[in-house]
Amino acid sequence: MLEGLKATGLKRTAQREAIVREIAGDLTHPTAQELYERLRPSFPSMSFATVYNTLGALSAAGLSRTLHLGGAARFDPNAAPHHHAVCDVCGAITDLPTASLEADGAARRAVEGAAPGFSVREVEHVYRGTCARCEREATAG
Amino acid sequence: MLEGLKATGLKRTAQREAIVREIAGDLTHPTAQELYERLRPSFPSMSFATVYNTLGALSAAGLSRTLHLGGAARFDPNAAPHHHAVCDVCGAITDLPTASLEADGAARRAVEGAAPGFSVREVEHVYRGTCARCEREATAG
DNA sequence: CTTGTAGTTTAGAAAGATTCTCAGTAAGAC
DNA sequence: GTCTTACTGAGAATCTTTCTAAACTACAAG
Repeated sequence: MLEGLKATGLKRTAQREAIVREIAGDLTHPTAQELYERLRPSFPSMSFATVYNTLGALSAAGLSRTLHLGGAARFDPNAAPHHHAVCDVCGAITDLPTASLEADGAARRAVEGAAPGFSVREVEHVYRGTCARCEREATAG
Repeated sequence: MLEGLKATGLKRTAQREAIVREIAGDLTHPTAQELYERLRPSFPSMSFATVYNTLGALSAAGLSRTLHLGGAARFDPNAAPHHHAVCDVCGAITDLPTASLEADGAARRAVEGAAPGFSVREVEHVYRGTCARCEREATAG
């Protein structure tokens, strides 16, 4: 991820290294607030703006993604195409592999039918519902 | 939509009638701000909280939907399952029919594979890219 | 190594979106 | 018509995100 930053002409700073280290491999899709608080102990002088700037730069460079699921934005270090399941109860966000090729083809045909000439850059699927654990607790309790 | 409100035990007020009249059939997916400004001339005393309350009540009753696409929330009077194409350039949001049954089945299998036991309540697809008009202008200009 | 420059960081202000509080008001039931 | 309960209005409060201006520093060039 850091190498990618360099490749796009961005400077490698200590703050960026810390942010990248913090989100790389993090599957919890943290908010800017959460990252800021995690980084504060080792980087007490870091500004909120730096967190946003860095995450914005990473997204713009295609090295991470920004998710808008309601409430605060969430950051996803996985730049490869994939989708998300969001639990209504506990808020957990689970990564999903992309749908099959057939599904993708069907989706693109749907776009072409309703919005002719629309050029798709990114496809984002969100499945909202109840995760297995919350479902079990709701049934039990 | 108003009848639906009644059916869920919510009161029918003049403000709600005005808001429902304003969004029903509106395909532009307005923000709370936009609705508030449209309603102000005929309803100068209406509060912002009332706009949010009403839209929240409509969503909770399943009579409309709230979209989180980045920036302010947008409101969609179409409660039937459908998806959205968002233009990166002009921001226009186009409704899309739901994908085919096969695509839907493939998507659900993908959820079951990666998040076993997750119970899907709502599926939301967002296609980001460039709409036909902006694509044309980018090529020409 | 020294220097120049352009991109970064910081702190705080500012802007924007949404929710909350609470007193006053009105819908709908009886 | 009265009563209860839910709704509305106004503004404050909260939360998220962006902006500003000055100080700083990574990196390339000399």
